[in-house]
Amino acid sequence: MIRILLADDEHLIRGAIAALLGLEEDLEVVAQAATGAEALSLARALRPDVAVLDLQLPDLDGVAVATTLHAELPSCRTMIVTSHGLPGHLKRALTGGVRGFLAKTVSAEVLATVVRTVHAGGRYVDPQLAAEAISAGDSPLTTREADVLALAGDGAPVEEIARRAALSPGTVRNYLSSAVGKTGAANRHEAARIARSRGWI
Amino acid sequence: MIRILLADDEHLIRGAIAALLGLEEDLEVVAQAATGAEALSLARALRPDVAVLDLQLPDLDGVAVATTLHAELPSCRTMIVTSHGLPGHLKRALTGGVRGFLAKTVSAEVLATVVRTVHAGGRYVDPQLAAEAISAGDSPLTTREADVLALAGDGAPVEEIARRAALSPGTVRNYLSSAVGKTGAANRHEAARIARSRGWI
DNA sequence: CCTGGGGCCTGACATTTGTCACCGACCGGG
DNA sequence: CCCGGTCGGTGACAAATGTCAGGCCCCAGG
Repeated sequence: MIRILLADDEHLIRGAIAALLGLEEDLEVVAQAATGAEALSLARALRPDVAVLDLQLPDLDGVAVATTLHAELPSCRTMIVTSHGLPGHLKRALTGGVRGFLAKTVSAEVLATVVRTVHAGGRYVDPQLAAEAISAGDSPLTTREADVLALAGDGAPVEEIARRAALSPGTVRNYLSSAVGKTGAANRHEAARIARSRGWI
Repeated sequence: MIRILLADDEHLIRGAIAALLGLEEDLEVVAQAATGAEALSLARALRPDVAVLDLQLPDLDGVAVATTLHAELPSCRTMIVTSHGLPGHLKRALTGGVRGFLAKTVSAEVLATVVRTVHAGGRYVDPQLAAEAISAGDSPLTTREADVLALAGDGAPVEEIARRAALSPGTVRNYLSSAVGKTGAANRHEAARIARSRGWI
């Protein structure tokens, strides 16, 4: 019997997936969490075999939870299930020790199969997400460029970005200009959108 | 027995919710659709009692499907289930004849209860979403302002907005300026974010 | 050692933007 | 009929932004 921890902030979804997994002979959902912190404390207490984590959780995100679990409880395999698969997340997840990564568009049978695969020590990555990640490639942005672009993301003026990043306004503009060039965008707002869609920020 | 049509683009979620609803004695999921168009054609063919629609579908959105169903099949009650509840959607949904509106954070029992309520001719709106909708209030934007702001949303320069809206660049700037004032934003990008978060665009 | 690249900054310049005043056309209600 | 509101537009000006050249530190690698 494979003991599963399930984390998802949407009660309906969490309950529904738990019900589906519970139908399988060899799977048992032993805990359900609505937040990242809750998932961690439940995992420490119950030591499940596999943790199935939603990418978006109210506090920590799924990858952060997985990374912590990987360090603290190596015996607990982790996998991520997500609605919106951004290439950057996949990369972060894999380096964080996640063994399974799939979209919520898959069927329940696939989910169950992947749980078994991961439990047995295997890996599984949704082929479509993998393809997107590969085609998106590595981020061409330097650390600072990514920082500044992230701060520019919500439409703040240069002055405020400069204050929040503890930089001079001129420097901020230089980084933004560079980032705009690298993303092929027409302005920083479009650049921020592109970078976000690629998971670079 | 209440016959249900279920529409959600995420296979895993759709299947899971169907399984949960199927556990209820008096509920039966007679059809599942992944797109709005599919939902419409299935509804026409099977004439379900209640249509449970996700707000985000690949083609038409849930509200559009509900509006069409309300006109074509008045006997089929509609309800919306959603992850991201924006006030504007709720308003659009209610004027489109939707009788139930709830977030995916509710439990399965609530969902089942609401299905029964809606089937019996009642209405149900998630209290939290309702509160948000009321506090967000009506859109202060005129039609054109909303149009232009929507086009500005993805960071396009004024020139392009003007072309896409078939307006003069000066007029576009006037509308944007007005919209920025009404939203209390510092620039159009922030204004677009605010308007989107309120469901005004 | 010294050279190159990244981080950080300045200054100058053209372009884009936000803001304001003001104009004309149309439509609906008092 | 006139008034107010929305739509569409022009012109002008100030502010923000994008772009470029260049300068200063620091550190790693040849």
